[in-house]
Amino acid sequence: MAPDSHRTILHIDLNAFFASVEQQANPELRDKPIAVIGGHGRTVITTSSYQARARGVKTGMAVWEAKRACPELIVVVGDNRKYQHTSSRINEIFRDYTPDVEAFSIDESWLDVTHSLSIFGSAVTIAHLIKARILHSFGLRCSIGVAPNKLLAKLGSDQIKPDGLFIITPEDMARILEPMPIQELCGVGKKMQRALNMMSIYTCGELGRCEEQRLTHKFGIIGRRLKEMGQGIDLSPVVPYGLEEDIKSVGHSRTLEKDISNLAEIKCFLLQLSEMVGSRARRYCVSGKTVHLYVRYADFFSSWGKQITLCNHINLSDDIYRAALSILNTVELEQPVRLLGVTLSNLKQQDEQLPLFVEERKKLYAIRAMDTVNARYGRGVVTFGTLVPGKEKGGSYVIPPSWRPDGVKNIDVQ
DNA sequence: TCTGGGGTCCTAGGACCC
DNA sequence: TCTGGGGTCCTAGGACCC
Repeated sequence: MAPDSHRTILHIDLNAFFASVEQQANPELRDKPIAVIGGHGRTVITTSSYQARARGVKTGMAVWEAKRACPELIVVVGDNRKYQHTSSRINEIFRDYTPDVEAFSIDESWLDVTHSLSIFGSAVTIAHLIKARILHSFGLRCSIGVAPNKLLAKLGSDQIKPDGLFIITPEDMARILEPMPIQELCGVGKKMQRALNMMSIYTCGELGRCEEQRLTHKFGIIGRRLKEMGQGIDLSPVVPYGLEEDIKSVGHSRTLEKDISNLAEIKCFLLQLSEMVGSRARRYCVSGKTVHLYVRYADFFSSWGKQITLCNHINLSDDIYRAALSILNTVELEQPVRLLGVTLSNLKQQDEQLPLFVEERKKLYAIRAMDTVNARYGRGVVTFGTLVPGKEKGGSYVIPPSWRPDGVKNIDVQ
């Protein structure tokens, strides 16, 4: 890995992405306070326009809460396929400037432009070209950070929003970091901030000067990394498409429209979640040995999770369902259930070997046919008899963190 | 009038084997 | 008969990111 001073990294953050896409798609929404929400009954604000943010609307708020803060708020149910499509096309623009593009999420990417500087002149030129093209083609604005590594590039793109450009050179790195609050660092959350503040560490300058031993004593192996972050050191490479590490788990959870205590209904949702997990695992060509069940109760605060590790790897929906059910059967539910989650982990790439027995083979062929039909006509067109029609609401195409603008991980878009 | 959903990584303790 | 240590796997829970 080249030393930091030899790399030039861009971090590009599409401002208020989902809300901005909606405002572009519908001119009536432009310059107005709008919020994008999920399609389910108990949803929260996913993203809001800057006009809404100025009125106190924040991501994660309940809809009623946001409307209390901003009565004129226009609420739009999100269309994730639209956002994924837009993001894919924007990432194509990025790749006109370097092949080394890493999508951090649907609206954030890193670009290593080290080897493109001789072609385009400078990182600032590239940043301006990208901004102009995204605005021209999509009407969207973005904030860009330019720095010697990913950590500082992301820090930079957060400094000026919307439509910002912030440059951190190796020379002025120390000056910028000295007064920078530690919570600006990607990786320092609320708890970590509080713990560091308790140690009288408030700024990156103070964090970088702190003795490593003090940090490792308090935070374990993260301690060393924290000191480096305070010093602005980050040697992690930009990992382009196709070279990412294999995914480690596949899961779905769902807050139910109403709290339920009826066991038959709970099992029905469990089967539905198992089918969602199974079909995605099969699309990824992975199978897993460990099934995890998560339950949140009606009071919101109490919850539990239990896992079971099997003798063999599975990815058929009813195998996942049976494992999840075996966990549920060991528990006496204390309250009505608010949320159910099923996750498959301990993954490996799937064998292509066909089962030995005819019945098993027939089952596999049936599952594959079902996956094919669902892939063509939309999830849930063909499903298990116990999944009552109408239970599965449309419009919820998930965007997992492993989402990529192209390639096998670009899932749930048919 | 309530508070989403998708992940990753780390830690700690227990079981088990050599 | 008692004692110790290292390694691996599993489970549960928490912090963090978008």
